[in-house]
Amino acid sequence: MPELPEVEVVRRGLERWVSGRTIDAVEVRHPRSIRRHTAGVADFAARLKGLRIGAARRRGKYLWLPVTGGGPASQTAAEGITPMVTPSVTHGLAILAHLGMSGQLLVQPEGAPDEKHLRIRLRFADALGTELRFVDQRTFGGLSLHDTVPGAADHLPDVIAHIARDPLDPAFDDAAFHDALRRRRTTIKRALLDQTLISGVGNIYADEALWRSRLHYERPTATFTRPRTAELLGHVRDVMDAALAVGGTSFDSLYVNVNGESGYFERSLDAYGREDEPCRRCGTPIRRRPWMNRSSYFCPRCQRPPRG
DNA sequence: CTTCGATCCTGGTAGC
DNA sequence: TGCTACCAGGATCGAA
Repeated sequence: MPELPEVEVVRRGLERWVSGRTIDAVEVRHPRSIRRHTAGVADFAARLKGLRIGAARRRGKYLWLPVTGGGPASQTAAEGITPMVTPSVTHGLAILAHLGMSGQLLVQPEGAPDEKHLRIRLRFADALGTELRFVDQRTFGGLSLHDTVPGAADHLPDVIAHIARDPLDPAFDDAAFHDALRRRRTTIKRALLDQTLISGVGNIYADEALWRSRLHYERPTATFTRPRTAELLGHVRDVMDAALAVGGTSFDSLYVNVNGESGYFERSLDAYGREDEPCRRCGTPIRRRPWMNRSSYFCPRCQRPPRG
């Protein structure tokens, strides 16, 4: 499933194959794949027509494409409400994407056979002969259209302003993250998956970073010292960089694939999915424990549970 | 305010 | 063989 490294690979693919192009038509094959658009899928499609796509952006697991050429995304007209004030500043607009668990963004030749789970198709007003497809088996992901935060240089969509910066973002604040950990009354894996504290980390990379740090997933965050937080962040970055290095080698093709690269990195995982296989440090069989309706993988010897 | 569990979804597979 | 149960899990929402 796509976490930060896989999403970054997709972002690079979009930058290479989609940015700069103008949308000609949008075909919505499954309404659930359009999120938070109360005016409906027809309105979504109509608003996108004629917009030009800018530089592809990412924060954590979210991707967005700033677009220009249209009006504000607010749906007051569709709801029959007259705006009290006409905004004097220009609204930015962006197409926001989340891949969920099974989403893919594919750049395909026009006329290529439809994928079984094709949900949305974007055609472009040029002669390049390719189109953008959102394919998603489980429909946990989707696209949406939003105003951007006024003045934000990255055109951040307003609805993800609460998502924390990710650990590969140069503006990520390590000291602030440590302070937030100390304030929380929770455990470390919950904190790593809390996208308002640190974004881009999912179940796989959380388990991998904790294994590298020799930390049990239930260690209380309030016990963390500055060096321990620094070491953990270092391992989070290392494991993501390693995955990105593998996935990033294959993106420069027409086919922007999520599943392809994560399959490569799967062979390098030390904890996730390795139940009963020997720990690569000490040989003790890796354990799997039910946790939050999913699983945690850890080495019972290297990653001792906290007292109590 | 923080914390935590239920919910959404479908294909693959284990078990009977 | 055909059926049921379960598993994968990110983000959101509402309850405590």
